[in-house]
Amino acid sequence: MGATKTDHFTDQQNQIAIIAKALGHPARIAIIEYLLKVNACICGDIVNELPLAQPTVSQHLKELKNAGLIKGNIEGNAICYCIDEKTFDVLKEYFSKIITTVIKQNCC
Amino acid sequence: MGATKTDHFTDQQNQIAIIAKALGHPARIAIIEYLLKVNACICGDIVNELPLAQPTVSQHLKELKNAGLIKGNIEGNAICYCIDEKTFDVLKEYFSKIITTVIKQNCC
DNA sequence: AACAATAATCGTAATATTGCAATATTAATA
DNA sequence: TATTAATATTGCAATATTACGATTATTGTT
Repeated sequence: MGATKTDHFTDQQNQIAIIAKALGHPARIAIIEYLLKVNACICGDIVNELPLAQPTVSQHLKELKNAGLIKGNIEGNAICYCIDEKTFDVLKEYFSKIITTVIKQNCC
Repeated sequence: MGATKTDHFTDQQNQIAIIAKALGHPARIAIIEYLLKVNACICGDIVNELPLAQPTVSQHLKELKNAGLIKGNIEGNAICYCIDEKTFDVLKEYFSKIITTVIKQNCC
């Protein structure tokens, strides 16, 4: 026990869950917001912006990248991270559909 | 170590993370989709729809409720669960803002 | 009141996540 | 080629999550 029963659910359900899970940590939300704030993708100082050690930040970046929420391009000895809006759009569309369906059924 | 450093982030960052985390499990996505499918909130047979035991489902429902994603009304000896679209809307608006900001900055 | 049905809670085992120190890797520069 | 800077990986301790059997409310029905 203890492990998520991934096999029992559909691919789409698992995909949405993976993306949502990646956003389910304040440090990763903070990273996303910082990438937005700098208003460009010439990054490399994310570590200095967060109250976490470098390996921890690196791990969070890895998870955001695995979920497809950010892209990372190598720029010399630094790495340029930026937001991949396609994946955010998947979530946005998914939630939009939920909201309109709920409003239609008009219950409770 | 091990525990999330909640204090170091803003309330909004934590709030978004809590909601996203609650959706970060395929069983909870499946519950949401089932609540949509039945097209009404006279539920109580969610357990039969999922490949999980009753206490496990009950726990997932509790987490969705804590995050504000569903509401639960007592209806006799059953409980009527339904989606709380307000919380979904918070997420949708948050992601919409991210997407438009990224498109504006037009990087990578 | 006894019984059945429904869902929550408790306790616990298995597994996953978080965070960091230490170390490794990679690439620019002196 | 050493040195430096930036990021990744490894290993591990602390904590959280997932899942479920057993049990406990709670409410409706007989």
